[in-house]
Amino acid sequence: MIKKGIIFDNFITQIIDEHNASGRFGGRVHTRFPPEPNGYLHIGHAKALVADFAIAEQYGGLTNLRYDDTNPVKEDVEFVDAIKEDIHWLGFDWGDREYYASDYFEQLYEMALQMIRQGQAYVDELSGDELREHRGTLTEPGRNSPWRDRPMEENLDLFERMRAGEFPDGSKTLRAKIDMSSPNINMRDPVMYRILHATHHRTGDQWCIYPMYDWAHGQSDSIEGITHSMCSLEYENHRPLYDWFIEQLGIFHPQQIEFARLNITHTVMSKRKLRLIVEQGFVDGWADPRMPTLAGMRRRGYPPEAILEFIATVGIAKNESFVDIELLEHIVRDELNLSSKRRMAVLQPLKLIIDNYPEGKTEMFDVKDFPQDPESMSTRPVSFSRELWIERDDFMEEPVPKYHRLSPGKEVRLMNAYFVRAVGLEKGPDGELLAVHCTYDPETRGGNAADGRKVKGTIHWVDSKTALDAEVHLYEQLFPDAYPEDLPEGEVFTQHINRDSKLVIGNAKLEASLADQKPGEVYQFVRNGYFTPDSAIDQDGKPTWLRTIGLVDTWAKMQK
RNA sequence: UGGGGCAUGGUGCAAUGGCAGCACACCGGACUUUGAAUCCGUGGAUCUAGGUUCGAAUCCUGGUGCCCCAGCCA
Repeated sequence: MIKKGIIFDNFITQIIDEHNASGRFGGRVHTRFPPEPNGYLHIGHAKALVADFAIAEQYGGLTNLRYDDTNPVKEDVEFVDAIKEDIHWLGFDWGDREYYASDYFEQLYEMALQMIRQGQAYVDELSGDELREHRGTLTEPGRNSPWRDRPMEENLDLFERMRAGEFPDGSKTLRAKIDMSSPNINMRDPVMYRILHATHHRTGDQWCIYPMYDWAHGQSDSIEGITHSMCSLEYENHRPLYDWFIEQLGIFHPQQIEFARLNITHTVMSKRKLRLIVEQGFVDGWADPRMPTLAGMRRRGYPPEAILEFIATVGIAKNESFVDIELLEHIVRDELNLSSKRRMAVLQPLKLIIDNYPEGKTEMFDVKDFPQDPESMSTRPVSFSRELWIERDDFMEEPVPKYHRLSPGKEVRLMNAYFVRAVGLEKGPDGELLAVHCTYDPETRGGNAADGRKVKGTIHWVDSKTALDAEVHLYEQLFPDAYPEDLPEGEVFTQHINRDSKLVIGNAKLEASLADQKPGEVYQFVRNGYFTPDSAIDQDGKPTWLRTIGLVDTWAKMQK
């Protein structure tokens, strides 16, 4: 299933190697990928996903899919399904090991009972504000709750009645009895259960108490026999608690390992913010091509191999870093450059009329699909006649220095066809350019001159007789103007959304062979970048295309 | 200012006491039926101050900078 074997050699594999050497887990490697089903997976999740699946695979181990669904008010089945699709798209599979933290609610409840019996958990009646106030600050220790030393029997009774639904939301919590003066705030009697009369997407109304992350995660790992539980750096402070619960319970003890999450320039990695964008209608859902979600990238035609390669290139370490999005785009282009078929497509059409080419004549050229690959024999027929479309910026009436394309009196090659020389212009009443007239040299058929003369420029074209009209969407990823991490949430954040990110080109001309494009396939439009057909059809019945990614434009750079 | 982490070219990642290397970006050149790609090449880094050592990015000590933690979120 996995398309590319990535071999990791990093601090995580070193830890695993040490475990294997010491025999701590009997040579077993079993990881889990634990998303919360409260949104779509984005490129940032791909790092954790690859770390969990690829590293386990590297050791011949297994990876479970486990939904961390302990907060019913934020979660939904829509996301459960979308997450599965994205994992499969990247080429990973969890077999029959699809689990949910909610599967363990009963076991976790029993474990909580055990903690109470061991005198290590108590029912607290402090309000939210009081609890915060008792917790202390970063520099001052907390104070014990007045309910902390309740008798064990009373705790048992109260906790059972919490489950039975006798108390309103927020009125009571179950807390671990650890140390209110710990320098690690997570150890200051953390909440294990809160009362929440909410309908859960899987357990319905069966429960009205829900476990907190810290109480659920480690035990879920333990129940599943997870050996290496990878998570992001912010959980380092939680590891002592993760270990403490498991030690007190006396159950199988997995190893939590933390690494830095992925940051990419010009890319929002906050699920909260992405949700805001979706909910406020700035985009067309989570799979909108402007979104940094895996679904959005898939729709744009990013190959999954490129994402895997990107994660492997970026590496997994504890350094917090900002990766330049140029690297991702480079890898996408690199992958697509080999796999995508070349096509000629004109985005901004300008009529080119060949004065000395017979009216009514059409000839066919067999054009290579992979001109870079000498082995490939794959071709498609392309028609050529007297009137063609060329790119508007492939002609300049008054050329600037070093302009190699068409200009009055100058000869260029029509790609795969003939040399032509511009001989005249057709202009409208306001002086706007309507068409360019040229003459062709019949001795240059196929694009090479019999006399060996060379031309500096080669331009692409589309036969006007057979051209397809298409609508082309040049989506840009959102927020190119700011690092979203710097922007606070809400109003200020949404003001920075790039509203021009959905440029539509309505009258593009495509070569006829693109009529039978395959959905999901990416084509390289000569000099315009990579494009993929979108499933949407516009009102005129014209096919629509999305730009996957642009080409590096050295000409634009020269102009600067 | 309590606790936990992290510091290597512009960016990201290696080097685990022995010549600081790779990729992207940048710059220069060659080639080209995509001004793309490809190929060749240049420049540029160990946060800081001491110490140990024949030898330190690596070990020790002090300092500095950045990130995380005070949800009944995960």
